Amino acid sequence: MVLDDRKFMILKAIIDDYIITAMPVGSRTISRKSGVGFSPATIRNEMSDLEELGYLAQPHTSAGRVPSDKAYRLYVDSLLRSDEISTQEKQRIEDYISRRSGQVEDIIRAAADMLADVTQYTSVVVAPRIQTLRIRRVQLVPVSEGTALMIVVTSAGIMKDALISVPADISSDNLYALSEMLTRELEGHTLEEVRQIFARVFRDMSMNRRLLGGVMKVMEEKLTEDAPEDVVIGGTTKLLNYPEYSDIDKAKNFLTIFESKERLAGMLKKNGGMEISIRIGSENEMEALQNCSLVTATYRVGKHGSGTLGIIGPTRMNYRRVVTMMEYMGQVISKMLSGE
Amino acid sequence: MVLDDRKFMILKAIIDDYIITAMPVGSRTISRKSGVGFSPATIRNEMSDLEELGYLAQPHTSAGRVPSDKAYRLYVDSLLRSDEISTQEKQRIEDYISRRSGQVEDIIRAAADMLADVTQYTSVVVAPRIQTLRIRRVQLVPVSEGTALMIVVTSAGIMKDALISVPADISSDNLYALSEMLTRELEGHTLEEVRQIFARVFRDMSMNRRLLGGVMKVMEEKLTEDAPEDVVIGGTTKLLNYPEYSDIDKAKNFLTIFESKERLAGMLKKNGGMEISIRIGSENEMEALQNCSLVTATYRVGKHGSGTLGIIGPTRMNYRRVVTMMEYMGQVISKMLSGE
DNA sequence: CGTTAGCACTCTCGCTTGTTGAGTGCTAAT
DNA sequence: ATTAGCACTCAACAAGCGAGAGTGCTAACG
Repeated sequence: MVLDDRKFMILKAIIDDYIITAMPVGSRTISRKSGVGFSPATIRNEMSDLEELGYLAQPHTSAGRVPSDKAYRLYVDSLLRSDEISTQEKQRIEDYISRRSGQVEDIIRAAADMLADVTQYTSVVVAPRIQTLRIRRVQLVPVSEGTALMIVVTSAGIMKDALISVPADISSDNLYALSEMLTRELEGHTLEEVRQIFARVFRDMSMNRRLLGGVMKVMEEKLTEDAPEDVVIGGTTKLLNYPEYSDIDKAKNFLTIFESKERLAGMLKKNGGMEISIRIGSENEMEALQNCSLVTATYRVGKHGSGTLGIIGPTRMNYRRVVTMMEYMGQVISKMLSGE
Repeated sequence: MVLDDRKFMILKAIIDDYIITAMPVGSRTISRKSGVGFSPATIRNEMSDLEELGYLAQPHTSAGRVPSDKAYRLYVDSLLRSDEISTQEKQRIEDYISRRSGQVEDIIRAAADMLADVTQYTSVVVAPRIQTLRIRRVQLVPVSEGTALMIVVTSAGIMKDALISVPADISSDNLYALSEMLTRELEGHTLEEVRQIFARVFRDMSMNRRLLGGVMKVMEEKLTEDAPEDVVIGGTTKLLNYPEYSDIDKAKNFLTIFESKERLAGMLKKNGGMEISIRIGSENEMEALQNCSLVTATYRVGKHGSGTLGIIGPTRMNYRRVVTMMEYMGQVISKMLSGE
C-alpha cells in the first residue's frame, strides 16, 4: 500500500507540527498551514484514512491525531535529508573538542557533552573498540611489592592499563627488559595473533610462566570486553525538559537505562556498523526505551578501530538535526582520535 | 533556652515518625505511641510551644506538624548514637568491595554503589587527594612519535597518568633511563619538595630541559587539582523514590547538582577533615540542596592521604543508619586503599 | 496547677457536576 | 471531489460540597 502525494504531504505536516508542539494535531491546524489548500473537512477525511492505515492514532475521540512509530519510520526513510550546519556552530564544536588533551576519555567525554548540548537530547558515546587494533607497545611498571601496572599502547594511540601481580622479588630493570621483549614480540599484531604467539613462543619460558599468564589474561579482559568506563553519557537530565517525561514514573523508568552502562553499550553496538541507524519506539527491544527513539552512528578510528555514538530522545525528536549532528560529530571524533 | 524532658521526648517522637512517613504528624499519632502517657490535648500544648521555639512548623492550619531544620539539628546533635550493623551485612559490603581489582577507581566506584545501596540515598565518593602523599615512582612510556605516557605512582599505590610530549627522536631506552633517574631523585618526596628538587638538581640539564619542564607541569596539574574523574556518584536516581521529589521540577533541580562534579567535590571537601559532618537543609550553601541533608565523612589512606564520602538525602533522612554506614564504609575504604 | 475532655473552627482532599472548547464524523450542498 | 454545516464526544477546568484530620481554646477535673 503506497500513499498518494496528498496523504503523504498531510502526514509530513502532522509530524512536523507534532515534533514541535508535542500536542495532538487537529485538522484545522494543518489546513491553516501555508502550502495546504484544503479545508479542515478534507484533511479530516484523509486523516481518517491515515489512521486506518496505521500511521496515525488518536489519544481519545475528539482529540487530534498523533503520529505512530510507523509514521516516523516512513518519515525518516523517505523524507530525511541532511541539514546544513552553520560554520559558526562547526567552529564551536571543533574548538570545544580540540581543546582537550589527547586522552581518549577526554575526547569521548567532550564529544558526549557537545552532542547533548547541540541536540538537547541525551547522548551516549562508546569509546573505540580495540579488537582489531594492533599492539604497538607493552610496558610493565612496578607499583608496589608484588604488583605492577601493565600498559598496552595500540595503533591509533589508544591505551589500556591494568594492575597485575608479579613475583615480589622482581626488579625494575627486569620488568623493563620483559617489557621490551614483549613489545618486540607482540608489536604490530592483533589480539588474535597475540594469543597464538603466547601459545607458541612463550611456552618454554617456565620461569616467567605465571607472570606471562597474568599478562595474557589481562590483555584478553581489557582488550576484548568493553570496560564500563568506556561508555560516556552526556546530558542525562536533558530529556526531563520534554513534556513526555513530566510524569515522575516515566522519568524514573527512563533514568534506569543509564544505571547499567554495559547494557547500554550492548544496545548501541547493535547497529552493526551502519553509518546511521534509527530505532523508533517499539523497534527498540529494551522496555524502558519503548517511548524513545535511538539514533546511533559509527565512527572510525584509524583503519581498524571503530566506536559508536548515540542519541536518545522522544520518538518525536528532530531527526533531521540529530542525524546531521551525528554525522558531523562522527567525523570530528574520527579526526581527533586518528589524527593524534 | 533548653527544652525540658517531655518536650524533648515529644520532639523526638515526631521526628521519628516523620522520618518514616513523610507526612505531617498529628497530636493523636504521638499520643497513641507506646511510652507516651499523655492525651492528644497535652501533646498539642507542647507542640504549640515547640512551634513557637522554632522546632516545628505547620504546612497549613489544621495539618499536623513537621520538624524544622533546627529540630533535625538538635536531633543529630543530641540523640545520635551509632547503630549496630549485622555481621551478615558487614560481610556483604566487604565482599562486594574486595572483589575488585586493586585500582583506586574501581574501589571508589564499588564503595559509592554499595553506599547508595545500603542507605537507599544518593552517594558521592571523592578519591583520596594526593597532595601530601609521597612519590614512589615515575615512569615514561612511549606512546607514539613525540608523545609519551607519564605515570606517577605514589605511596598508598595511587596512580596518576597523563600524556606529555617528548622529543620525537628519543628512544625507548632513553625514556627508561630518564624514568629511572627521575624515580631515583624524586622517590620519597612530596610535591612541595619535588618543586624544589626540580629547581635545584635539574637546572643545568639543558638538554632535556623542555621535557623535564613538561614533566613538572603535568605533575603540578595532576597532583594538585582534583580531576573530575575522581568523584564518583552512586544511586543518582535513588532519591526519586521519595515523595519529596515526586514533583518533576524539584527532581530536575536536584539532578543538576550532579552535572558539575567539580562543584560537588568542592562542597564535600568543606567538611574540614571532620570525622562526620552533617549539614541539614538550609545549612547548605548550594541552592539546590536547600531541601536536602548532606552527610560527609573523611577516610584516611596511609598516613597522609585522605578522601571524602558523602550521602545526599531528604532532610528527614535516617541519620542514624546513614552515619553508622558511613563510619563503617570509611573504615573499609581505608583498609582497602591502605592495605594494598 | 498540670492534665484532659469537649467543641467549634479551619483547611485539605476527593467527589460530583456543569461548562467550555477543541476536534471529530457524517450528511448534504456545491 | 470538495467543503460547509451540524450534532456529538470528550478532556480539562472550575465550582461546590461533604468528610476527615487536626488544631486552639475553654472549662472541668484530680
